[in-house]
Amino acid sequence: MYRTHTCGELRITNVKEETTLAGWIQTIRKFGSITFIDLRDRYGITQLLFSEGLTEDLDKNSLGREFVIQIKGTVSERSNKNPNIPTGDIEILVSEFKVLNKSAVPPFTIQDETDGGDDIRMKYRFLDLRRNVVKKNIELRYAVNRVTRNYLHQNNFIDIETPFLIKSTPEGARDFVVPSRMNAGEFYALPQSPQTFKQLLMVSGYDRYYQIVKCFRDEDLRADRQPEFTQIDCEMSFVEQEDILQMFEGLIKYIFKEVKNIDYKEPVQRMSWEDAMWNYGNDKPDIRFEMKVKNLKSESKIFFETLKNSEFGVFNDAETLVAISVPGCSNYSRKQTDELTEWVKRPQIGMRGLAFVKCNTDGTFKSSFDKFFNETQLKEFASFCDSKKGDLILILAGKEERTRKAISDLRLYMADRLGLRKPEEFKLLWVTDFPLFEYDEEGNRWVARHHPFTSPKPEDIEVMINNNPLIENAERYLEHPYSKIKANAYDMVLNGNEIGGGSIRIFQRELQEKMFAALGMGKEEAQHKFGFLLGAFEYGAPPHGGIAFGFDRLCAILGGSESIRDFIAFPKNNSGRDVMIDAPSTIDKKQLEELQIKLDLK
RNA sequence: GGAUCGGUAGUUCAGUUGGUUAGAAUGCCGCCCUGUCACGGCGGAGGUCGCGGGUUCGAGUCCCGUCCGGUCCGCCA
Repeated sequence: MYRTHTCGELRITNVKEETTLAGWIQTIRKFGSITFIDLRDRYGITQLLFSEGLTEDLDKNSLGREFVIQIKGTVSERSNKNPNIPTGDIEILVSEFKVLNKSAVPPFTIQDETDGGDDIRMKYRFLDLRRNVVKKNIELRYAVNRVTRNYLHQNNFIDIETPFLIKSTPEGARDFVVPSRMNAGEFYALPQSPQTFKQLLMVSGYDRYYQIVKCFRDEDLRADRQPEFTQIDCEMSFVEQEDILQMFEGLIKYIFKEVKNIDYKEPVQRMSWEDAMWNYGNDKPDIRFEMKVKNLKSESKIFFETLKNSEFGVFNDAETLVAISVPGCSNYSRKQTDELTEWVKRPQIGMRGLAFVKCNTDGTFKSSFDKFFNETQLKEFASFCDSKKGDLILILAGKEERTRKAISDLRLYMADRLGLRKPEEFKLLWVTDFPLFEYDEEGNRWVARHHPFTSPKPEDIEVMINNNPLIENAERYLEHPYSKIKANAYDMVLNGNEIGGGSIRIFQRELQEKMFAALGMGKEEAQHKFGFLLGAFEYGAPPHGGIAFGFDRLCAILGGSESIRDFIAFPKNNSGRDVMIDAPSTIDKKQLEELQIKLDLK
């Protein structure tokens, strides 16, 4: 037997017991004739005491950090206790030890506060995973996985595996492709999601399906995006949108309770996509704090008159004029407002400048455009923005889409500066009523905002069927009836992150065909790509809908981290490489020959 | 595809206006130490300054190219 206990379990109540432990050497502290060793395994750290004759044996073996050893000894009470670790009251008086394996000197220290940078830790990820902080993340991930399965199982969902080698359908994200040796010249694609399979399962009558499943997208990466990632993928039959929202806010609340011991009692807020865009400039607002966006150029407001009468070209000529009222920042210095101006002028934000109004605590106002507005007008300005004394109003002007995004980024940036995005606070939100279509100006066609299986709102079905998708004047696509169609689609947002999204699906062949046609897919093309689904819809497809959660991201947020890499045992880097195993890599000539593939590298 | 920051000892970093033998911390090695737990003390080894080219009497430092990594924009139905 290699061990009778783990390194995390012995306590003061075990004193005088004989024990055998095995693990890794964390540190060695020598004091002449006695030596302390911290022995580590997955469960914790136990201090070993080598005394008298054994110390010489230690020297002979020239033990070092990360050696794997096995020891026998007696649990004894420490004379100096360590309150910082659970086993801190005891130590093992070692009677014999054995080196199970040596270790090279690790390239970085395996401690909570490591001295290693990201690069070296990723290269030696198997060592990084020994660190407590990383281990905690991996354990958290397992906990989320486990309770998710519990909840879904309790609610009659069953886990059904779907294939990884499927058909490429270049809609949306780029596919990863896999060449087929037995069918030379043909390729499989790895699934971007099991979407069509789970819908087929609904047709088959498995009315509650789930899978915690890998998905693959060959797109550029970010800190929160990996080429292969995991989704909690779910689908239900005989449901309306409300049934799904209830079921899955239940899931997230259950995860909060079981994993974080958070009682999320209040119902999850709902917000339409339009309200989200209008009030937060964003379809995934962080609602842990207010600081709503004010749209200064909405024609119905009295304030618009004030603007029209001013001489301030920046305001008058702007397509969109938006403001946020930042609490407690009216005392910002010139240096600080300049800093904010520089921030919005960065290429990532791309604004030409930043205007502001300081709502001083003494009731006076000071703005960056005093030349054009008098004190009374500024007061009106402030009252329109619902600003209080002490607020700093930040104003951006420009093209609609870019300005919306900029004010939304600025809102988050200011909240970060003011510490309003508290990591320990969790606020959920459903965003609903997304537009069904988006207009792709480059491709000059409609694209599905969610995906092409999403059902329009019942009241919009007529609009979709009775109107030709063709657009005569591409610049005026907003006037086309299609841009008004709303989808039965919903996103779940947690602290400003989209953690899940789904929709009620189309389940009639005719409507699905109309959808494909609207997306510019000819009848033959639709048949070629999705014939199996259209065919299935003819054999009694039930009404159905579903949702998919980004599992890695959910874990990262629950763990209080921005980066999902910390929650994946073996992640890839920014350029899609696994620096540990050095993948991707070239393959043998023989392999290429078997596949009948010739490379033509540029 | 683009922007931006970085690459100097095993590791994390500093390195002034271009000027002597490139430093610190930590890790590593050796010696000392019976109560440490970030142990302590003394001593030591350790460098192709990512790579290639250029400017210069002289380059870690300036310029050009390139490779690698981080972050972001585009992209991600």
